[in-house]
Amino acid sequence: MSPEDLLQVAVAAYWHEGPEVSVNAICQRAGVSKPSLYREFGGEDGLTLAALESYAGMIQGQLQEVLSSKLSFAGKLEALIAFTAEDPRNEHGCLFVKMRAARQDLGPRTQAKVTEIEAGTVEIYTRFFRDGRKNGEWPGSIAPGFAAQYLHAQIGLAASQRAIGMEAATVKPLLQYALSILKS
Amino acid sequence: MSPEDLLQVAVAAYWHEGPEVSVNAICQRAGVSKPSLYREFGGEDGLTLAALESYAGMIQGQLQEVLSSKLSFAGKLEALIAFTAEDPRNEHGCLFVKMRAARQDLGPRTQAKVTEIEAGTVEIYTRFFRDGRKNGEWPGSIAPGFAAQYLHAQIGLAASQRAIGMEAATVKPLLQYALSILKS
DNA sequence: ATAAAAAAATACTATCCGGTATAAAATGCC
DNA sequence: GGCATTTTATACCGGATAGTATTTTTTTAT
Repeated sequence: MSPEDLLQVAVAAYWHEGPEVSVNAICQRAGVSKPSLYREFGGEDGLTLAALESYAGMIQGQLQEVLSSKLSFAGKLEALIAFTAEDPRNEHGCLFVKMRAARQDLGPRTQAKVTEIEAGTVEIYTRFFRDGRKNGEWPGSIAPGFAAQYLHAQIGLAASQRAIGMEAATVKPLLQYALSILKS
Repeated sequence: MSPEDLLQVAVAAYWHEGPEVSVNAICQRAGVSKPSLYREFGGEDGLTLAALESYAGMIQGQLQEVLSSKLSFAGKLEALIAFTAEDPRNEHGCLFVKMRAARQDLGPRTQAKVTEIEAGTVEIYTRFFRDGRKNGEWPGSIAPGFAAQYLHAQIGLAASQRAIGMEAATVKPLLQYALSILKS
């Protein structure tokens, strides 16, 4: 099994089960020896870091895709809601949210990456609201930075809810309700 | 150190650091031998269960106190917000929220208690909204059960935010914003 | 084909975990 | 005081953890 496959096994394991999955277990599932993993990633911190970077690249790509689409402001929000609450890929939650919750158990490089990704995501949301305000699509009076923090928190909440087994049919209305306030 | 003190040490440890704190560490901090702990609580599941029950009794007592007070509907909501976001006792988050997030690592009895407490809390919130509707203090059109789920989720979110180090001054406006929708 | 280099598998270290058996100390009882 | 009981402390068990040293296999180069 190639190194890229190993990384994908790690991403799936951390994504579905959280960062407390052992490197032993990941080696076993990937059919890769421990020395190979350590040569490739340096250690547990390197592996969790690589998995987080891979996941974040994927997710932020999808996010940019939605936010730079031709959809209206409200349409983009709705697409975000649908992706978070209904996409089968998010059935077990969000790798980033799980790592952030267990931040103190992570290595220093992975911890730093968590902070960096969080700031980057909020920045993306902030631009979304600034643009919406500029285009007149977002009539709200609250600050774009605050709205971005709120949106980020609510999406993380929905991811946590899916991670603890809440049905998509339960999560989606709650998220829609929480974000409905952003339209007014 | 007496058994009650041991329980309070366990509550504080699980509350501030999460349920992955080892029984070894709790014994050491409490100055109690492992056999004593096992005689008193039977095992890790018994200890986490006792800590969760103690914590839940405390919190649900405070909750009932607020919700059965003479405050108005909006005043009760505001008191709930202030307690969740600002009380220094919640500086490290909420024991229940942490145990719920790590549910799969807990013993069967503690897991069952988590489910039970969740249902009980949502029930308390549901009564709060039903009464508010009946008294004409809550003009909203959404179902009390849905509002209860929403309130429960938002309070848990705020607790998680405090647990990962967010300032009370950041958490409170976000929670106020999320719950402002319940007034309309 | 053979020698050199790289990769991999196995086995190991030291440490921690939850849980317990055993031995030592302290207590109660008469 | 001396015996019995209970509580304590220490040491241990089996298993899992992150990480590594060693040996075996495979590949590569000449």
